Amino acid sequence: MAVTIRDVAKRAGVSLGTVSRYLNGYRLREENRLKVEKAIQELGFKQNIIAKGLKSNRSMTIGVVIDDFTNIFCTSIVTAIERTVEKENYSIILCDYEGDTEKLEQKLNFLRDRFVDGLILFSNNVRLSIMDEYIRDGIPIVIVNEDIPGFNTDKVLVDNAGASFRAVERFIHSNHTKIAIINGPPNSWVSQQRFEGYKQALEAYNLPVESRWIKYGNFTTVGGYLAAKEFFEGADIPTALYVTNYYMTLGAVMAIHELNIKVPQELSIIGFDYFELSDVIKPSLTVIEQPTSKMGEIAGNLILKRIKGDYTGYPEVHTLHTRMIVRDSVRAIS
Amino acid sequence: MAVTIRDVAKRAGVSLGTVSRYLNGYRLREENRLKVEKAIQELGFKQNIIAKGLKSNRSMTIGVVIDDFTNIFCTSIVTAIERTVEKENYSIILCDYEGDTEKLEQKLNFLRDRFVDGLILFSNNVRLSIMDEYIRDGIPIVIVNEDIPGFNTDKVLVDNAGASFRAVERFIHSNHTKIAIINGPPNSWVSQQRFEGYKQALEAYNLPVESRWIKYGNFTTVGGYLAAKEFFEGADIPTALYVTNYYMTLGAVMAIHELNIKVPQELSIIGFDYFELSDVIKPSLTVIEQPTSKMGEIAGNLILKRIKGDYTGYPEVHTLHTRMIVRDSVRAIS
DNA sequence: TTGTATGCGTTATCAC
DNA sequence: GTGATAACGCATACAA
Repeated sequence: MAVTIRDVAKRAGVSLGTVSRYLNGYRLREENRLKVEKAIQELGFKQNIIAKGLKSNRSMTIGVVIDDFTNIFCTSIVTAIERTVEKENYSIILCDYEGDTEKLEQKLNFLRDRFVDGLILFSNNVRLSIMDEYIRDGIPIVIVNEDIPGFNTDKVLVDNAGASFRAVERFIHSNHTKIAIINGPPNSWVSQQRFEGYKQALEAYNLPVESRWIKYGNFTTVGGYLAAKEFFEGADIPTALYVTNYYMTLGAVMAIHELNIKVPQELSIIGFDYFELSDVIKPSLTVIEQPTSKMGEIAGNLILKRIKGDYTGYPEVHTLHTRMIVRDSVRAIS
Repeated sequence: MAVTIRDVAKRAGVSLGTVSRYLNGYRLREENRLKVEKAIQELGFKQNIIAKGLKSNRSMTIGVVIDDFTNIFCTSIVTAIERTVEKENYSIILCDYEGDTEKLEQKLNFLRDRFVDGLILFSNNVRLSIMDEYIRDGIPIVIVNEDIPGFNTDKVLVDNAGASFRAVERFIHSNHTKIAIINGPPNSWVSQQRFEGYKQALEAYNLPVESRWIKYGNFTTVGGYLAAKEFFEGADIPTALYVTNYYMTLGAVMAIHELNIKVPQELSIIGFDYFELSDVIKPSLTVIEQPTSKMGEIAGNLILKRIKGDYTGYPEVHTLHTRMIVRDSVRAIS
């Protein structure tokens, strides 16, 4: 039914092997090259990537596992990964595990059954034994965003602690002392690092780290909303608020609007990754921007490099820097 | 390297064919079945899905093309699709085309080169000639959400006009006459249908359809924000606002909060798909909820059915109903 | 029921 | 350089 390399050979009057060699970039006698090209044109031949995979043990697919399809931070990176790997004709099989460790491991097995040539993993919440099976089969792994500290492989991370430090420092330079943080879940490496930066900044300026200024929003919009509400319901109110991811920032802003708190007059705020509304809402928020495109590009190129068998510099750990986009939500107090 | 069916056969002391048949659910003599199962266990054998695909002409993958990885409405459906098809051991290759028709067609070709067994398409913006190639190759197509009216295939749609009608009717029953709509791009079938319902409702109650109450937000948060701003900047202000998707609703709410407009005292509002904040923001919004899980499930089962060669009822067009979740954002005026 | 042999579309290893 | 041929891992028609 589909036209094969054999059909092309017949049409071109050469052998099957010659066509195969042509397709794989070997040199042919000029005359044959033209005949083969002509035949391919006329027959509309396309290589069968599956058959190719059978021989070469390559599926030309890369498994990408993220927490949740609906997480815009992850999917932004995935967009860049896809753009990068498709250039070399790889496609990605994207899976989410909805925060369920059980499901995550099931997906990792699933991907292995499909002979993915590489794995890009957004998670720190996985048993190393499964990863070892990948290693054993020689399938390269790149970890993105969330680190698994004990696990030795290529990683594309963000300088979370540094980002937090600079955010909090900015508040301190503006004379704030009641600096609250809405952080992600404590078992997340990212959360831990972001908290670490918060703590280090306070300590660097001899300010106390007080539990009343620390709340957890589970990296969700609802969580951020509720945490912000709690902060402003009591008598003891922070003057500065640092929110450590996009969804919680969204939720916190909703809460603040609803409570009719003036930003930055009554509250200074620094958020994270304010994708869609960046330049639109008033007052425009000062946010920490993560280089999602770059992360995806690096992760994509890294996995391609390893798939090709190039293990120079292994393990590469890229720690990318964030950028603070200064807008109008931070005010100096007296 | 990997353990093959041949290894299993040798270990079990049966022929390769016997093992193959076992794997494909044929009956074996009890004694042989046990031997084969034992061998599979001991060797940790796993079928090579790629080799299998070469024979059966099945890739066990389904191509899913959405507009944008970061669109939560689409990804919610995709989550359900994936959950459905993975039960039958299919995986999905998810592509986005970022609103670029050129890129969309490129992706469709890409997926065809990978021998996807089926295609699930979220778009109305594609040349039929490409689809015809799928048809010709016998690859089933299911269209989700956006309809391509001239194109005859299985579809999973939403009763957009009906949803709009009931939303606007609700406003009318509450004595509103200045009913504004923030709609998506006019070239989208979904937009057209949602506008149609808006129009029909007004006409049904002998109210005029006025262009001053119609704005376009391009289905984006920023678009919704800007459109809402425009509505409330002039002297001529609507008393009711209907926003036709999630992102625009988010943006509109931001604008409304920022302008300090009281809901529902000064403005009644009905939005769409208020995923994350549904029960959280105050006043809680009355929204139209689309059955994303169900859409994904139906689309997944439909494509599986067609892949199996079951073309009963073709073409099936499922038009699902939305649900209005009534909360506190609509108020009757005198 | 089972074993044998052939083929799926491609790559790779031979001689030539 | 090129052509013939044997794999890759599996499914299946056929004979037994």
